[in-house]
Amino acid sequence: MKPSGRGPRKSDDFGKWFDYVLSEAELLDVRYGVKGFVVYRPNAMKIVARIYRMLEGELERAGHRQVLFPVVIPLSNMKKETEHVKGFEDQVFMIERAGGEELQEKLVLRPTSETAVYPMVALWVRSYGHLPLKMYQSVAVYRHETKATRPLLRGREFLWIETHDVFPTEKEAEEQVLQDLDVEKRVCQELGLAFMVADREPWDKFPGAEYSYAYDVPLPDGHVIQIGTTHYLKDKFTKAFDVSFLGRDGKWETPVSTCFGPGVGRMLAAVIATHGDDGGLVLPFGMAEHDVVIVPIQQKGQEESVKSKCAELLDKIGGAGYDCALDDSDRSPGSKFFAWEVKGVPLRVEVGPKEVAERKVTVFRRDTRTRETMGEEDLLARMGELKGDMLKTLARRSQDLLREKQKRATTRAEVTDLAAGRYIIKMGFCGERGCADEIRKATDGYEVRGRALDESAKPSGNCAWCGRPALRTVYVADAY
RNA sequence: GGGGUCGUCGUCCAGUUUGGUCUAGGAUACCAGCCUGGGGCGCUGGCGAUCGUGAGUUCAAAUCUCACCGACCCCA
Repeated sequence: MKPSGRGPRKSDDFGKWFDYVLSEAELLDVRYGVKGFVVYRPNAMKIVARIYRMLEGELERAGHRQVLFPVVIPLSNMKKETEHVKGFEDQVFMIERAGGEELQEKLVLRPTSETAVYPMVALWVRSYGHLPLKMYQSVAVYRHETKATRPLLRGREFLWIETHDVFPTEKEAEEQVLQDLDVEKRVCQELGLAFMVADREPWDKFPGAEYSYAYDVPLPDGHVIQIGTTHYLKDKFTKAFDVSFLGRDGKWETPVSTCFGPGVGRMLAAVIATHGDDGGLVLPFGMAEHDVVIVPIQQKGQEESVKSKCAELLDKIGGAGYDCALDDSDRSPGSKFFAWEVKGVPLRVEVGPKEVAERKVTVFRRDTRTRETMGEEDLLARMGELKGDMLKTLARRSQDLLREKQKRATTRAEVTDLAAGRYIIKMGFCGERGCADEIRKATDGYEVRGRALDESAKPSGNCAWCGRPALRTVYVADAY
């Protein structure tokens, strides 16, 4: 086996590698011509649809129901929650004209849907019997990003799910926040992705939120990518939009709410970036263009026997429930190997005269790029094992990456050293925004991502940067 | 918001400085045929660009001027 790929190497230039994979695996086309907007091709949509199904399934099981709100929000709605509108006012797309005339009521393309949802919630919720109200929608949202846009990582249109949950009590709402985290965890497990959870710093919260949890996946180049957030909104939005309900005791109360926004495009990016290698995409079963591709190795005079063996295997593997394809195009076997590998197809079955003669098959697995030969009768059983094995391998690698990338710092010098080495830093933090700003300037963009949820709430030491007593242990990383 | 760079076949790039050789060249991709076939093989032929858009200067514009559009980079 030759190590391969003639594109950029993942370890040398991650950015180039990422763009190369997006185009070579036919995931995205970036030539649409509008900054921040891309075309998702079938190979990307297969993964996107899968991620959507997994998330939707988990949310349904957790008691959510699907809704669809309009993409336009009246500007006056937006303005009802002032903190919120301030957070988004510079980055909304606005429709000011329609039908050849200036609109009386300007319409905003949703940057997120709280201000679309809550006016309706106010109509729907009248009594405690209407609560909890748990909804989600699977949609695209629009934000006019001013920072450099990158395909999948930062776009002006991006795909996500947003939940909007309303509860009678704070306790239930805060439990929901943890349940959301659980949903993200389970889906990421299926995707083989490890992530860390940060309780965002006060100045970094979702506009209007009481507190926000962010889920960050580490990438091989040392950056982190935020794949989702959950926000405890307390009564900010329910109050602003006059939502109230009659309690059992006959008194009007204001409910509290949460929202959860797993970023589907970002999760796709994380899958690509985490699992991929120099040969392109590496995907678990169920996400690539096919699960298995059969590649015939022809030799003069033996075409027929190889051909019929391939057809037989196609039937057998397809019949066992795998998405199996036979690549009988007349390209050379080598070029087929590369083409299917770059697309991340988990298994390849190679069938040549040798296999036919010995009644064996050669199976190549994408995650380790190794081959094994087995008797035909063992094929299906072995494939079943490989399916689980390969996901485990990917998950372990992601887990290892998360561990390797995290280092602890206790002094200013350690912080700058670790940042220079592209590590994710864990450190005691004083909680001052000015301190975080200094760190960003001194480290070329490292951000305090928030309190590390896997650490005890009260650290004993001092802020690694300024030496004042630390209020919490935080993650510091460079985020896409 | 401020500064800069750049727009040429699907993609990447040459040509622009010094206008005429450009009927715009190459590589790659794509299509057809042959050959091959256990890791992107080879050969032959083919398709493919109103040179971002518009206006101007000129006998003559990919090349010079202006405006616009778009993309990219840096700084706040």
